[in-house]
Amino acid sequence: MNVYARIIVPRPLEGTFTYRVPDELLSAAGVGKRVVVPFGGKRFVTGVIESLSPVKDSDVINVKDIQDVLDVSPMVVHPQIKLWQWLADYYMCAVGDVFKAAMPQGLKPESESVVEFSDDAEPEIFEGLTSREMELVSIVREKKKISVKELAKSLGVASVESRVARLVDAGVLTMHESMTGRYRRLKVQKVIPAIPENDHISLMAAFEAVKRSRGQQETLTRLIALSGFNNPTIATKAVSRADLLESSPTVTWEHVMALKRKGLVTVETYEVSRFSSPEDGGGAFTAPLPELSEAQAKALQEIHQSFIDRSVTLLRGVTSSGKTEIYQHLIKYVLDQGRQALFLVPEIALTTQLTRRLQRVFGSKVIIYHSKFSDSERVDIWRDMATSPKPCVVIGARSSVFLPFSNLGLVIVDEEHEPSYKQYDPAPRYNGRDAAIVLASLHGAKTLLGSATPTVETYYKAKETGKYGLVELTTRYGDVSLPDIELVDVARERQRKGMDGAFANSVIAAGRHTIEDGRQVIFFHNRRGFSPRARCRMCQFVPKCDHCDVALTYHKRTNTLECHYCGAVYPVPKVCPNCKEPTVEIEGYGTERVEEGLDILYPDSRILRMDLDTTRNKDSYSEIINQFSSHKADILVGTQMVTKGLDFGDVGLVAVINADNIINFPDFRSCERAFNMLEQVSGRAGRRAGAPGKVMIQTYTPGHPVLDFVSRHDYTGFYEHELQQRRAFCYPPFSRIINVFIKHRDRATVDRVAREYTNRLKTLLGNRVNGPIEPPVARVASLYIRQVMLRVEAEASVKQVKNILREVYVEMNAGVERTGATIHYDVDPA
DNA sequence: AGCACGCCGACT
DNA sequence: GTCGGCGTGCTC
Repeated sequence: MNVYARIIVPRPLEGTFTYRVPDELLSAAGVGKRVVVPFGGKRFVTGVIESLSPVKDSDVINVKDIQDVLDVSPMVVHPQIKLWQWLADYYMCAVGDVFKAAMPQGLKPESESVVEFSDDAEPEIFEGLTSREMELVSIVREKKKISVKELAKSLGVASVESRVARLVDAGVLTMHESMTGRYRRLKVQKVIPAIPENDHISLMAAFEAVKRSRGQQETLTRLIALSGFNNPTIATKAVSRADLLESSPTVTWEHVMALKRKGLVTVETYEVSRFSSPEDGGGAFTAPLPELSEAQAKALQEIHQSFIDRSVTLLRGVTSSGKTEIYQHLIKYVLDQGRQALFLVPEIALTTQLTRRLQRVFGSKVIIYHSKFSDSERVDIWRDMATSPKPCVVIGARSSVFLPFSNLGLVIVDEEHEPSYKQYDPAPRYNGRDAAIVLASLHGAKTLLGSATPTVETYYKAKETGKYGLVELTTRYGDVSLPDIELVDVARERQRKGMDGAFANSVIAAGRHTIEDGRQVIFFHNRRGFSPRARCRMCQFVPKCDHCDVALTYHKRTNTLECHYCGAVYPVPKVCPNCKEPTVEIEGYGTERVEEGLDILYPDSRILRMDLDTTRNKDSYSEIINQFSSHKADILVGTQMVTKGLDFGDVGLVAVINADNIINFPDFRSCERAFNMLEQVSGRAGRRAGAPGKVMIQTYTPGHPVLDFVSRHDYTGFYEHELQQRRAFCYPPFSRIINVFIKHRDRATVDRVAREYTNRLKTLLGNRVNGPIEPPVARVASLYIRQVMLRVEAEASVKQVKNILREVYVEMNAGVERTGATIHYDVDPA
């Protein structure tokens, strides 16, 4: 009797694919295990068994066999597949898209075609080859073995398949499929003395054996000291290669190998997981939990209370109210029950301060996971969690919702309002916060959303509908008072000559006073979407990508212009392509220019800059923060990054250089984002108890309601106001938004298709449909894009709307007139 | 998304 | 006349 398996494959295709489980793999197969299956043509891919069944669907005819089962125990554990399916359905993409995003590449090997030089090629064959064929053959000969993809790349052509096929036919080359296994497990070499312990004579003999080499002597001495060999009270332990080599410049690996040859030491190789070294005590708590203030303890109590009948609770805690301590108590509570916790943070905030605070308390139970980690590191973490489940707390960016949690008890989503929780470009276009809530509910776990400025949607659910519990923490820790906020009318200042470049004289003076007082200043400059670019000084021409409708971004490191949408790389043109003048210049970052201005205004002050350019390295971000918080600089100039919840030194003044480019953004969330950003950046000021800080906001529109609420630190006032707006224009939470993007390589076609598609939708969905419009970036990777926006009122069935969308899509692509246009959806755009 | 199959322009 | 461009359709 045959057994069939439904397999999720890493491709953006609807549904699963059915394969037969061959008899010899019957005992190995199981739901959640990875398999290698042949897929399309000659390729092999890694899939995951979704289900097993003795019968196959009748509509599947050409069933292939599973090639291999890769896991002894499942790598995808319940309820992960359920989460994938939920995400695929809700965000309108394929499960394969979710699978691709969820699992690190190293766990999803695929085959690639590899060509080799054939040893038994007859010499006379070469005479018949063209020069282009000879070129190809010589590359293969030189490399011995090369993938077809690589080959095409090194020849600089689009495809080599047919040429390779001819050469294989001629017997010059051979070709086969080879699995890519790029994942390498981290190996650590350790050295231990191989001398009998407590045996003086043997020890003397050992040193006698190395007396002619000072290096070997030194190496042996260091090893004995580091391993505790000469300490009778502790067991001798192996010393890692790194530690030994670091102990003295005289110690080299050659000396160690010489000692090994003499039989004085043994060298062992260990495979280690990258996230917990064996020495860190196996998860012993290293510090007690922080004591809670009265207000914090009360909030914690209320959260526990709220969790009794609500699975999601919002903790609105004003800046500096001490949310982290509460989080720590909740995590401890869950770990003590032997369950796991997930601590979700926005990508940008994944930094030292928070991580260190958790590590101090939870030691090696803390696991860090985000996209800046190498794939091998992610593979290690995944493997470990899937194969040896244990209580732990994962701190991670949105993709950590995909980790194989076995027994999740709590999810914390910090800074719940952050737009970076939403993934925009490759599918799945999911919101990490909402995925986390679903993940928690699949585990029967609780979710705590934390923010000083919750999104209108979240606060509405907590306050109005009672769907979420609500706990508010309004006392600032240690009674730090809120900063005073002053709006500076830039238009008026300009009129009466009160501006010096980008800065108002009053701001400059306030900065000077603050520094003279021995306190620090932050200049916040939002440069929303503006990257450094090239521009012609003569004709103002800005180089654009050949394939996308965007200006190219300048990269200092490589001195190239790159397209952030398709990845194309161009040299910086010597002469302007438009006017042929040699006057192409690089326009710096906004913050760079601001910094230059500040250099002149504050010549005696130490200035630090924090933006994308200065935080490119892994550690530079925390370095800048450390320098600033230890008062090694007086002024910090930065973008959004400076707004994140970090405790910066002693900031007496925060100056917002231009609030208008935050507020004036053509999108229904712009006011909310502006309020959140300004409120957060204000929170950086006045951290010293008893010395209130000051915030100065430069703006052309001082009468704007958002600024009024910001200056009064009035979140609830802002919320009420914004809710009215949302209600009036039927925006979330009174509706849900689905953006539809239509792409085609031909401009006229995309316009036609988008119009027809929109008309069709309008007959079915009426005035819920808006568009089509040209999105801000109207062409990417040689594809023209049009956008249709849907607003589905809260009472209507989103499910039904999605079904209609899918049907219209099928209609559109199945009709006599195949358009060839592709469509993707963005559900709940950020 | 890949990738293989199949029909049209430019070099021999 | 072939080589190699890329448009089109399929993947259990």
